[in-house]
Formats: sequence, structure tokens, C-alpha cells
Amino acid sequence: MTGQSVPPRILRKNVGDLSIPQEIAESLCSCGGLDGLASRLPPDELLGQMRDWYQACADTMRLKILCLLVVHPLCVCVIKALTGIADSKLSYHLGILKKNGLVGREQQGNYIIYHLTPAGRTFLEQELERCVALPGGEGAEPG
Amino acid sequence: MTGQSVPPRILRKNVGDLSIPQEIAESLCSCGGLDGLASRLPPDELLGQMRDWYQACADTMRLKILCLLVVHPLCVCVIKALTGIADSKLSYHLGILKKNGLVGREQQGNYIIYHLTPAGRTFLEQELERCVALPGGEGAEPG
DNA sequence: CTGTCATTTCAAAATAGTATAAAATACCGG
DNA sequence: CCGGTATTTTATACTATTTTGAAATGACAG
Repeated sequence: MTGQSVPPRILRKNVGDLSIPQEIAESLCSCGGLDGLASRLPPDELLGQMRDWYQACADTMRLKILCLLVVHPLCVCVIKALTGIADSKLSYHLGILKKNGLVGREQQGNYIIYHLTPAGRTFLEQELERCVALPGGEGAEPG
Repeated sequence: MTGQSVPPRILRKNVGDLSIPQEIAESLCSCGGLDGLASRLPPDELLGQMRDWYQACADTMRLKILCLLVVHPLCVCVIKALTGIADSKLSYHLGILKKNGLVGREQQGNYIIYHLTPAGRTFLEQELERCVALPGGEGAEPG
């Protein structure tokens, strides 16, 4: 009973013109201070590319389409049958995936056959692997 | 020179109530037909989780924040200093990252210190690794 | 040619995400 | 209690994305 309820004192330290908790300041110093941290940020170009990619995947319809195409190329009508998405909506989403370089297409007569690009395939296979391994992703084993 | 300009005939085949190019139909059969393909789709729950994750990353500000936090936990004022984002905007983006389980926070006195969750860290480290390996991502070698 | 099928395009309406500033909260030092 | 700092909340305007249905395109069969 020596005053247990006194909260721990938060020490501060100045870094540049900032007054921040000492704990943060110290770990900050160990990697080059503010400038060192700032220099770890990816260049804007890469950030933009990452953003576009994630945005393209940030939709369950598009994810479904990608998951189907990872098995093999498909024409629009099959994707439509499998997903139940209406024509023009499907076309819109395929357009987005194409614009972002995840899928490509090839015309065969009256049909248009979509396929994953190499980059799209690499991306998707890695993502699926990770997602399934994650907590919440098919954790329960059969049997 | 025996009529080279005749386009190749697209044969069709019926699968379920769909008439599709034979080529597609065949590869479709090799993996269980329409039903087999449909069964490969991740459950809605996982699709939703993936969507939320990608969406959280689909913004360059949030990507920057994540890239900073991957080094070590930081209080809001340091993130603000490093990114130049205004207070309430920063709070908004941090809220999105938190809502989607990529970051957590801990209060220390007047300061709030954000850190990557384990899941967020796994995600981000793998993403950064992939992005850097990508064409366009720091591909050019020095010298 | 003509009709039909697969797919895309277009424009308007609906929805979702983001920015901004003012006000609110919460903690600290005195 | 008070003033100051760090951060969040709220309300609102703004921008981007998505949906929808009708119309257009382009290939094919007859």
C-alpha cells in the first residue's frame, strides 16, 4: 500500500520540434530518427501501383471472378452462369480487372475469353494461400 | 495458299444449359464442370474478409501509415509529422485500419500509440516483399 | 441480308468513400 | 479548477465507385 494507484509517469523527449513519449523517441533513434523512418516509405509510384491493385481486389464480385480464372480461362457467359452477375455489371467488373492488369482477354469468334495475366496469377495465388492460412480462413480441419 | 484467310471455326458444346466454346468446355470438364468450379469459390465469409482487407489497403495514405508502423509502433503525432496528414483526416484513416484489424492502439497518458496487429504485420510484410519483387518495384539495379 | 447471340458501352441514379473544419473528449501539469 | 496538448467525433460537402437498364457492336448461322 505505497500508493499503488499512481499511474506510471509518461516521460517525454524532444525529437525535431516534436515532444513525444520517451519510449517512442528511443526506438525512433535506433532507425535513423524521423528522417530514417521517412526514407523507408515506398516511392509514390509504387504506392500508387499498390493502391490500384488492392482497389481492384476490394470487391467480392471481382474476387470471385479472379478465383474462377485462377483455375483456367473462361468466357464471359460461363463466369456469368457461375456468379449470377448481370451482363453489364459483369462487363464493368471485368473492365476494372483488365484496366489494372490482373486479367487479359482473347476473342474467339462470338466469345471473349478472359484469363489471368502472369502478374495477376502470381498475385492471386499468393493471396489465396495467405488468406486460407489466416485465422478465420478455413481453420477447421475435416474428419 | 489453300485458303489461309478462312478464320478457324469455333466449335461449340453444351454444358448444362450453356452453349460454350469446345475448348472451354473441355477444360471445364477436367475439373468437375460448372459445379466443380463453383465449389472452388471461397465461402462468402472469407471473401468478405479479403474484401475488407484490400479495401483498407486501397489508399496511399493508409499504405504509408502501415509502412511506418511495420518498423515500430508510433504515436499519432509522429505519424502526422511524417506524413503531413491533418489531424482529423489521420484519425479517420487510422480508424479504418483499426476497424479492419490491421492495427491496434494503446493509450499512454496523453498519447495514443498505434501498432500493427499480428495479422496486419503478416499481411503487410508479405505484401511489401511481393511488391518490391514486382516489375516496376525497385527493379532497376544500381551501377 | 437478316435474325440472334455474346458482350460491351453509355448515361442516369444510387451508394460508398474521403476531405474539411468546428466541436468534443481526455489527459496532463500546475 | 484551469489552460494546454493530443486525439477523436460529428456534421457536411465533395468525389469516386457501383448499379441499372437500354441501346450499340460485332460475330455467326441460315
